[in-house]
Amino acid sequence: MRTIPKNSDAALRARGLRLTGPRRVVLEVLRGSDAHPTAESVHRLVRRRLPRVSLGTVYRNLRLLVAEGLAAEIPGPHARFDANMDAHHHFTCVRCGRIVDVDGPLAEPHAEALRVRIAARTGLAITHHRIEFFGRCPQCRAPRARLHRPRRSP
Amino acid sequence: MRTIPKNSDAALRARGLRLTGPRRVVLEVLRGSDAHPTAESVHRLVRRRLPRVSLGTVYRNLRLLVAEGLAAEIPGPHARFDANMDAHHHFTCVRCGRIVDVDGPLAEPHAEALRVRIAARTGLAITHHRIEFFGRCPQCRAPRARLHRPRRSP
DNA sequence: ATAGCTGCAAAGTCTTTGCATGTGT
DNA sequence: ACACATGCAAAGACTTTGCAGCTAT
Repeated sequence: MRTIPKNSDAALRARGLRLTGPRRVVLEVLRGSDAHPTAESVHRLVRRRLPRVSLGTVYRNLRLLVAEGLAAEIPGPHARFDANMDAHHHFTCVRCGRIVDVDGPLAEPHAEALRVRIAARTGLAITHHRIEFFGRCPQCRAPRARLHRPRRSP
Repeated sequence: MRTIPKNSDAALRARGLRLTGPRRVVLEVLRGSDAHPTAESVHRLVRRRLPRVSLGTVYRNLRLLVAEGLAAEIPGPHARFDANMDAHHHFTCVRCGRIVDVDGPLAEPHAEALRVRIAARTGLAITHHRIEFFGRCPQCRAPRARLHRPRRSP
């Protein structure tokens, strides 16, 4: 679950960004979701509040937020976006496609040891890493899992 | 580095796939490279041997090889392909974009412990995971690194 | 002979961009 | 005011697909 949406206005202003309606709502929508939405999904949600916002503008703002360090992009065939900037990893359900967060601190001890070991053995200068876990989410493991419809865009 | 290209014909025949020129060469090219080439890159290499092969055919065969378990796809904005089916991870140089293999066994002990821990704490049923390391490759860390031209498609 | 492949080109999907208009500061 | 943002639609980049002809078995 996600905490109370912070004041996005301040976050934007603090970076000298203009505070336009579409931009503020894009950030608020992203902050209000922990479903790692696609651009299209963000667009849908933004439009509930500002019906005239275009998909192009959503893309422009998402990219801008990523560039400013206010959001992260989860790479893939369809990019997904994430306003959770705390160190964390992702678990993807191979059945329904849902992505859930895995706390960074939970993984950190092992990940750190792993990094050190790889660096020592290979000579590569590792600055960071990304870990993705795959499997089935609790809902899809449940007995009545057939009722849980697969989906692509949260 | 990669070992001697195995007999691709056998691998294909064993699955009941037809052994066409383009298909065989696509697999051989992939097996002969450890540079995680893009589809376009594979196409370029295939054309050195069979100049009339189309990009569409390369895509079709790459997808088929992936579906048959003879190759893996590295997800991203531009898909990359890999005929190395041994368990392993990838290190991506953030400067030149090169992707180098990190032996699976090297990481396995830590990765396994990590998986167990996450599974225990979250209740997620983890079947597999992917770890990507980022940093600078030896060439890009070298003093004359400016000479190492960034590139996207190996 | 015939199911499966291929080349070609057209169509799809997701994302970016040019431009005239609108809008925060 | 005026630099920056937006809406719209067109263009881009990558990938898939329809179809008629070709080919491995």
